[in-house]
Order: sequence, then C-alpha cells, then structure tokens
Amino acid sequence: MTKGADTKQIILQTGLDMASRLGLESVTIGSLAASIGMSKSGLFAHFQSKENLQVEILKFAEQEFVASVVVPALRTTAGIPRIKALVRNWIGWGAKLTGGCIFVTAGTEFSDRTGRVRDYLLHQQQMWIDTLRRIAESAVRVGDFRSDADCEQFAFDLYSLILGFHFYHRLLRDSETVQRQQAALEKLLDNYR
Amino acid sequence: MTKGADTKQIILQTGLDMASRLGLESVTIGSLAASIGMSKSGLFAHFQSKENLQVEILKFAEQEFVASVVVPALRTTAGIPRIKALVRNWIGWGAKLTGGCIFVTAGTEFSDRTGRVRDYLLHQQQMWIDTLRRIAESAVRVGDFRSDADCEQFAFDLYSLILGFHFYHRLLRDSETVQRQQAALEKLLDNYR
DNA sequence: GACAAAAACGAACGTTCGTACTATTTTTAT
DNA sequence: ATAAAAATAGTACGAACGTTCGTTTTTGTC
Repeated sequence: MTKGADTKQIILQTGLDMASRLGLESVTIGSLAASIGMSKSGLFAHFQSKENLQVEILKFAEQEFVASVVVPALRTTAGIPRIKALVRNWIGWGAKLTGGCIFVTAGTEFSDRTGRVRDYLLHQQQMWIDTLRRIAESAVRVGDFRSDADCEQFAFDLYSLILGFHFYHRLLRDSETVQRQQAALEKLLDNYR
Repeated sequence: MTKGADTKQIILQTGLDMASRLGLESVTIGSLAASIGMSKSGLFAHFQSKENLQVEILKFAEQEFVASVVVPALRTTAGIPRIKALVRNWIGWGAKLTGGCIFVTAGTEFSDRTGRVRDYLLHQQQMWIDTLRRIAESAVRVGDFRSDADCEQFAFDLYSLILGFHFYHRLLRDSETVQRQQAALEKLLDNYR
C-alpha cells in the first residue's frame, strides 16, 4: 500500500509551503484539504490530530533542510568554505519556498506556547545551533579560525545574521539584503580568523 | 467623554500583551473580551473590525516603544553611549511584556500576508531602521565611528543582533543570551570604530 | 475476478470565529 | 433633574474550526 504514503507526501509538501507563508497555526485542515483537492476527513485520517499534522510538517521540513542545506555543506572543505556553503545553501533553501523559512516563522510563532510543537521546535533549533558550533570548531581545527575562538558565540553571531537576512528579505523585500548579508558575513569571519 | 477612552486603553494594553505571547492573529475578539471581562459586542464597538483592532494594537505598542526605548536613548550622549542605551532599553522593553517583542513577532507573522496590518508594520520597521541608521550617523559625527562607516550596514548588523537575541531568549530560554548579545555588540562596535 | 484492507468521502457534531443589528445601561452636559 | 450621547450588553447570523462516524471507493493480493 503505497498510495497513502504518496498522498501524505503531497499533503506535507503543500502544508509546508502554506506554513512558510502563513505560519503553522494558519494551516487549517479545511484549507489544506481544499488546496489539494481532497476532503477534510480524508486528510484528517492521515494525522489523527492537528498537532500531529504540525509536527509532521516540521519533520518533513527538517528532512528537506538537512538534505539540501546541511549535508551538501558538510561535503565541502571544512573551515570557511564550509561556512560560506552553509549560508549559501540556507539562502537557496529559503528561496525554494513560497514564504519564509519555516523554522524561523514557527520558532517565533511557538516561542510562548506549550505543547509538542514547541517542544519539537526547541529540539530542532538546539540541533541547528549545535551544527553551527561544530562547523565553527572544524574551522578552528583546520586553522581558518584562530585557536581560542568562542565557537558557541560564533553560532550565535551567525544565526543572528541569518535571522537579520530573513527579516529584511521577507518583510522589507529589500533588494540589497543579499549584499548586506554578505558584507556582514565577511566581517564576522574576519573577527574569528 | 473619557470613559470610553479609558476602556480602550485597557483593551489595547491587554491585547498587546496577548499579541506578544500568541501573535496578532490569535488575539480574537472573544478571548480578549473574556480576559478583560466585557462582552464581545461591547469591545467590538470600539474598533468596527478586527483589522482595526490589530492596527491600533500596533500603534499603541509603537507609542510605548518610542516613549520607553527611543526617546530615552536620544536623551543620552550621541555616539556609542547612545547605541548602548538603545539596546539596553530595547531589551528592557521586551522584558516588560509577557511574551516577545510584538514587532518581531508580528513582522514575522505578516511578512507574507497582505492588507493594512502588513502595510503598517512595514512602515514601522522602515522607521525603526531609519532610527538605527541616524543613530549610527550621529556616532560618525561625534567621532565614535570612523568617518567612512556604512551606517545603513550598521543598521542591518545591529538589527540582526537584536533579532538573534530575541530568538535565543524567547524560544531557547538561554540564560547566557544576554552575555552573548553583549559580546557581539562590543565586537560590532569595534568594527565601526 | 473475488475479497479484504486501505484510503477517501460526506455529513454532522459542538464550538468559536468576525460581524451586524437592536436594546439597555451608564456617563456626560445642560 | 433630565435629555442627549456614549458605552456596553444581548442576540443572532453564516462561515470555519477540529473532530467523529458510517459509508463508499480504491487498491493490492490471491
């Protein structure tokens, strides 16, 4: 029985796109079903609850994120090239979606809520920050960063930069944002060299 | 006629707090009325539409923001002390609300929507970025920043930092965030000195 | 092609959404 | 004190919400 799994993928893909535009809470079962062209109850049967749907959308997004952002970056040379690749991939991933990065959107949306969606988001973000830190550590190891660099701090700095880019790019639609972000990244890297 | 205005203030204050926790879209007329202890229709009469309510909450927040963040900062010595005061006030303002900064929250929430709420948010953010740029320019004028400093870029850098702080502080509840943010701010200022 | 399992459907549940209209109460000005 | 005005409450509306249930259609296996 593969038909059900196929449908589920379509639901999650469409749901992810919708969530990236409107937020996870605004992905209603009715509107999602309508935009796919199936019935509310048919869609609902795949998830048993809206909370499950939300969590599964996040897991689906994570898969895509890891596959198209993290893994390719880890394949490039460790150090500064890898960091630049990571940022480049991240921006590219954001561009694939109709809306913004779902982790940023949902992270903001659920930061003051409770429940499994927030729990999962929190866990995801900690893993993401861990990844940033480890990539900084490998930059120290290959000598691109100086040996006493604070890698935890670098993760914060880089994530801030990404958030700034996202905010400028989405809300302000500022065309110069890419250059701004690139200039900031160069300066940031200089600080750790 | 002062009774109506008083009630309106209470509505907006409560609505702002609710919006800072759950987002502007989740401030429903029913739940807001219930938490104040008045009727849906009584509350509704003050605003004529939900969109009006949302915009008025943002205007109310802006008033408070200007009064407790921007104005006090502009009263301190121009240059780096003013920048530090601005950041300090901003963090303090965020701490007064139950949830996060409403401009960050709502900016993310409405970046891909259309309508008057988004229009107003966009306008507000452009003013905020303008303020950041002007404060950087005054830092150049008093000699705290070097004369060829890119003030537009500084606005981006500082805003990114603030967003990073907000995200770490709200979702991750990381207790070291204040120090991280301070360290990043010092480095940022050094880059422009 | 028969048959069981899986998947999708349609209708309905109780609740809440934003909004509209009409009382009724409360506040203000004379 | 009283009339006008403002503020609040009450009731109702159609639509949408998440969810449940029983039925029908589709699918894969023998």
